[in-house]
Amino acid sequence: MSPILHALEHEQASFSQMERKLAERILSSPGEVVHMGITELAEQCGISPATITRFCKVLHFKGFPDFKVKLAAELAHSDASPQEGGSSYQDIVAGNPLSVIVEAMQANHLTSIRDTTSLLDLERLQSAIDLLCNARRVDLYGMATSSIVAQDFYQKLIRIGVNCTAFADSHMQITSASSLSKGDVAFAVSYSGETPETIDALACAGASGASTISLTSYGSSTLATLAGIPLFSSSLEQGMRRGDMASRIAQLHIIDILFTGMVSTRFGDFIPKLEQSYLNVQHYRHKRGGQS
Amino acid sequence: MSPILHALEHEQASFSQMERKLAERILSSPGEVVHMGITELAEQCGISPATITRFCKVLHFKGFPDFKVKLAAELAHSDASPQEGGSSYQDIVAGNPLSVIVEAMQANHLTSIRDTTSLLDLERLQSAIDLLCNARRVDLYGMATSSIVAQDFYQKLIRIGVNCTAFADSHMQITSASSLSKGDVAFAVSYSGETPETIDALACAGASGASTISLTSYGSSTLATLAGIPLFSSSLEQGMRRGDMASRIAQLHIIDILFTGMVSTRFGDFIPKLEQSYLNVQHYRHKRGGQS
DNA sequence: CTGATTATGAAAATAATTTTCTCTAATATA
DNA sequence: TATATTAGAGAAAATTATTTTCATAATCAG
Repeated sequence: MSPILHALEHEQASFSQMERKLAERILSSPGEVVHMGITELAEQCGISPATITRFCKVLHFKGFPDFKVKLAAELAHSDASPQEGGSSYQDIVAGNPLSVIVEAMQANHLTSIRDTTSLLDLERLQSAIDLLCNARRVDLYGMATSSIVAQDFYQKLIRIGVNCTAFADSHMQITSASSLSKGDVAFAVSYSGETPETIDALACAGASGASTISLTSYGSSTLATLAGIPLFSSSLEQGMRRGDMASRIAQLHIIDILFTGMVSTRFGDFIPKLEQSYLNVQHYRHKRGGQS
Repeated sequence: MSPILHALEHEQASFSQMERKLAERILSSPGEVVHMGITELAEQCGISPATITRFCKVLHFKGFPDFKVKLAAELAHSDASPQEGGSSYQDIVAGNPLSVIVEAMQANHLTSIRDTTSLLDLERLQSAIDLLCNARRVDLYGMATSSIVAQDFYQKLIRIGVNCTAFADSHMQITSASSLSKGDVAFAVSYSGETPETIDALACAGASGASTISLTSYGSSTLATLAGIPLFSSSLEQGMRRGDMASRIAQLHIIDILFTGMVSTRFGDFIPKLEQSYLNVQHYRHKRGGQS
């Protein structure tokens, strides 16, 4: 914890009553205090602005604004590395003030990315990259939330000229899976690893001779068991209420790594295509006269 | 480097002469500026305080003090993460070993989420949440990469019974935008803030009487200027080669905060719907006999 | 060259902060 | 017990900082 907050907490003994009220308010959500005026803060604590100024001076700041700036800096430091408690997924409940939600969300997402990274098996990842780089055709499967992840990958892959498709329609998934063969890759995304439609599609693709990759939350699941190369994101959320928010971020994180790995592996082939696709979009835009 | 400093450096083209003097002074030693008053800074730059206030507004801060607090937070970030791969955003080049890519990607995504969080303006965010909670209808606009973000929000909103649509087709966007009216909300996502189709759609929605919200990378952009409530993600990537990876993560981070904020605001209404949607999907699955 | 637009600073208005002064209540002392 | 003393608090005045308004100068398009 930052020195300022630490001091507020541990030097309460030397504070007066009003000062204690103030210290508690600041500790309860320092992130808000940083954006408040002295009057607003005074009202919330039921004390006078004068007391706040005096308190800041006692703490050796030049005044209240100086205190705010220093506190802001320290807050940024402290949440830059929430080492306390390692994986700390916060639950979000009714009527939480926005500042709490923001902090919790940040903590969840940061933890999720860190955990996912530490779960990675580089060799396996490399095999997946190699398969994808050399695939004749790539099929991406995913339902609901996971279809977002699949589509994201799709958008990246087509930019580097990989022949691929992303289906959200389960019939289309099966149809496409049946037509795959050796040298093709099927890539299935599912948070739980138990989505029946996605399982079916990957099973079908495997039966047709394609290589199979899964991306699920960590743990044993039908989909991961089925896949030739199972990849995992971190899994600590409870699912339902949270809408799988952190897991989706973590899965996209893996997609980014896969994609970047592919580009890095075949730099010469892929980068020109990537640039060309960018330039073409720009060019098209310049040509546009007005609306439409 | 922090998004704010980055913007100051790279958007010099759009600044006026006086603004440029100011930007240079800030860049030359941001750590000092953070502890100055507006008058002092004005003198040092040889410009008037009024110009500084105006400049802060252009950059979407509430005023000079707000700018100082946000800048202080970001400065703290930048020298807070020395271990995680040096200066924040890493470029990814040919033939990097996978381990380097993984580390760089993690550093990028972590930095992106942190920076985005520290740029947030809670009041503005709350206004956006209030608008969305009470909207009669919500339109989501976004092209290409940004359509992923829009669709993600769409999937969340329909789960809590919000009447909304996400269009990727630009004609449909305009068509829908024209039919909006007071009490409706248009929400536009664009990494650059300069996507013509998205700008047109939001402008049209605004003209029709709808409230408008934008989600772009930090910096002044047409879309952000146009929007009633501009929201920002951190922006440090160079775009083209990287495929806007970190920015997309940051934007989803904001979507998660918005959504969670909505649920928290109207817990009683929304949670039952969220649970019902989950249970219905489960129920449907149990009924399934075999495959597709 | 003219009119319109934009950029800028001076100064007025407003808001925020700090200081001063006063009052209160607690403690010590006769 | 009564009174002096003092630290803590707030009200209000003073100061300072910021923002807005308005007038002017510079720039640009026609």
